[in-house]
Amino acid sequence: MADINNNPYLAHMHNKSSGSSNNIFDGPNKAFNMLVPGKSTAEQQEALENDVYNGLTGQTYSQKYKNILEKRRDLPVNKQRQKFLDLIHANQFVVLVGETGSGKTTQIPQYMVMDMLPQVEGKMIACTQPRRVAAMSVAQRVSEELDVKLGQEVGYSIRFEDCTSSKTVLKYCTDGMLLREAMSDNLLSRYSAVILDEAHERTLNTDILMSLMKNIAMKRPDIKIIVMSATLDSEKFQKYFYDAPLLTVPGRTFPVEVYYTPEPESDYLEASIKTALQIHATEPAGDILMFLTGEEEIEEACRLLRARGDELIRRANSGPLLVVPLYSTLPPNMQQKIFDQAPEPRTKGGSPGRKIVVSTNVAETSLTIDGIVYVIDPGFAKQKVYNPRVRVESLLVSPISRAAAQQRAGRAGRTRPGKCFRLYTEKSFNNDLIEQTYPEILRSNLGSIVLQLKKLGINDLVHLDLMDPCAPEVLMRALELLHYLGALDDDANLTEIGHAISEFPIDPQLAKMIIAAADYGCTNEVLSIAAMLSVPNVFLRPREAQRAADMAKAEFAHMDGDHMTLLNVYHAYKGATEATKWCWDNFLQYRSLKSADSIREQLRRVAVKNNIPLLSNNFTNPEYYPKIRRALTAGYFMQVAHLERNGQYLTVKDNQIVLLHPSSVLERKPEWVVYNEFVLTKRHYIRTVTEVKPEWLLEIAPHYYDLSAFPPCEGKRILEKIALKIAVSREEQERREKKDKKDKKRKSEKEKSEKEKKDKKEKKDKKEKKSKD
DNA sequence: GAGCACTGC
Repeated sequence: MADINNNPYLAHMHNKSSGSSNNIFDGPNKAFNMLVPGKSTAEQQEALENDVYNGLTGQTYSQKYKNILEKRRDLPVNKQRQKFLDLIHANQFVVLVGETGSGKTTQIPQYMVMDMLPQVEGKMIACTQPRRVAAMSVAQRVSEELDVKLGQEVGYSIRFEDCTSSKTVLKYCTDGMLLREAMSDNLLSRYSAVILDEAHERTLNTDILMSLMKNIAMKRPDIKIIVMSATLDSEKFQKYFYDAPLLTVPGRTFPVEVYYTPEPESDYLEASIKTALQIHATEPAGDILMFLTGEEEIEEACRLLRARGDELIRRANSGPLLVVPLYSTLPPNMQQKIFDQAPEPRTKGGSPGRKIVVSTNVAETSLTIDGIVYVIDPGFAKQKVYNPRVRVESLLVSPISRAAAQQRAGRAGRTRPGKCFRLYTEKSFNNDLIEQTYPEILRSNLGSIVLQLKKLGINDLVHLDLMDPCAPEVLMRALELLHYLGALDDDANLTEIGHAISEFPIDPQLAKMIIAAADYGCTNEVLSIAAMLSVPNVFLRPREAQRAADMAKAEFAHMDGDHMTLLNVYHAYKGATEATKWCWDNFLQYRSLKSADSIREQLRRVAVKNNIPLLSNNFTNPEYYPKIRRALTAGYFMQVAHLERNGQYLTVKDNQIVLLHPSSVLERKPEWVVYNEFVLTKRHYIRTVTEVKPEWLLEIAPHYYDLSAFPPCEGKRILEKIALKIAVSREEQERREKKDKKDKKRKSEKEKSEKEKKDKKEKKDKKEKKSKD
């Protein structure tokens, strides 16, 4: 008997009966009929692409499609299509390494669509990206390659925007988005294959997804998983995925010559500037990209480069310079300047002009600048580090890894052969730099992630199968936090509140604050505050107008503290008619406020979905602000500082000496404050601070403020006094209540007996009257 | 009296 599963020519017989609304076999396309899900060959796939009709839509292919197809056939990855298909047919996991220009991100997902025919079963192929822009732009590109409308057969899904439809068979999404989806669909049952792209970046979400995919694969033998990476660190990935086979695809870049300094540089900023000017004076035309660590450093370097560039023009008749800064908080119109052309020579046939882009790490992965030929790499970057002992994430300038250095160098070879100048010795590169940047999961606070894992049904966190297991202390800290917030019970199981908190795409403390706000009737206001705390700083303070900026901010200041000040700003922003101009006039970051507004909308929807009522107290109610501050306390009772008699703030329980951040509107130094952020620089600051009442702490978080487990300090003694007072007054109240009850009882008894007497008397009177009659 | 690498739900 013929096995129809193995006969590609009979495939339509069993597929026809699937009854799917996306049945591709009904169209005029015949080539699709040759395919059996999971058994296609490169030849069959190419025949499909060469057909007159589009197998996905039934329409005839456009001329544009045919032009693009020609280019697609030239991509390095296309030469390995059969090899790829053989591997994925024989394995559940495949690791694919492909350098820039290999075509893996656009082609592999298409090969998977043609191979697995997910539409037959109403399923999809997902391809994840660490960044939103990438997901959007790749989906756009692939929709053109497949000659379909973006959002139909090919779509993308990112926060705030779901550009997919019921027809979608190929979906590009951010890794965070797929993780969220897994929270409600633990087996990712809507997908027949998942492709994890840019896995080498090892973002927090990619790491969790990789672990999750291993878990899902065990329960779903039908799902295929492809892990794509740009580095040669492939063995680690292979080993992690049960010795998965490896496919290597060459890239298309130009060679980059690397130069080292003979001696270590003591001042990398000065060395960078000197190197840039030397390139300008001696090397042929071509733009320069310089990597520095932060905004201030970049602006300083730009000033110096411009000044010395002018001097060079005067003294040595060199070409004109265009110096452009680049960092993420730079306004978009300023960021656009990196795409400007290098200036023309000042005189015809004179020395050529040159563009110098001075950038942070954004230019390492997120942004690509064409025309860069020279890269200057001092070897440093600001990197996030997490200290679980003090529960603080902070940014530290630290040496980059060898992989990052290679990535930086590669930026010089995108359009033609280039040069990279490393401002450290070759010996230092080989001996001092670490191989790979530590994955984010080892450098982060895991509060939110642990909660998500619980929601994903992963309970045994200690034995969680991560590519790089995180430190037990970090896990402990996360569990502790979630337990105090009431998200986990004593057995570390998700509570009802925990379920609700996990639905919010924000820090657990913020989510708890929103949920608690319902008890105080102020969810509307707290939603706004939570949104404002989830965006980059809204207050601008340009160097040339600091005084004016401070005055503008003072207009919004609220005496209770910075959280209420943020609420004032948000309300004023919503009331402003010309938002962009209004922001500019008030020294506010329009981008941040706009983003706060969309986040608020998202949070509001999650609140509604979780039956959290949207409430506001009457503004004239004297408790309007105190109630909001109580809700704040319900989320942030673990971040409280007390002003000691010596004028210093001490964080509660940790006993760290901290200072109010100079940006705070609270100049009067209230005795008890909650803070949003612990900033670790030369000194320890607490930023975004609001006054609270000590009795609220005892009332709202008695489990955390269990004074018997407190380290001794002034704050403890004061809390003890208050606790005593509360206990005494509670006792008094109880006594009073008891007395009242007794009195009432006595009174009612008295009334009862009097009434009885009266009744008796009346009866008697009636009787007497009757007898008289 | 100071700072803000970069993503992401």
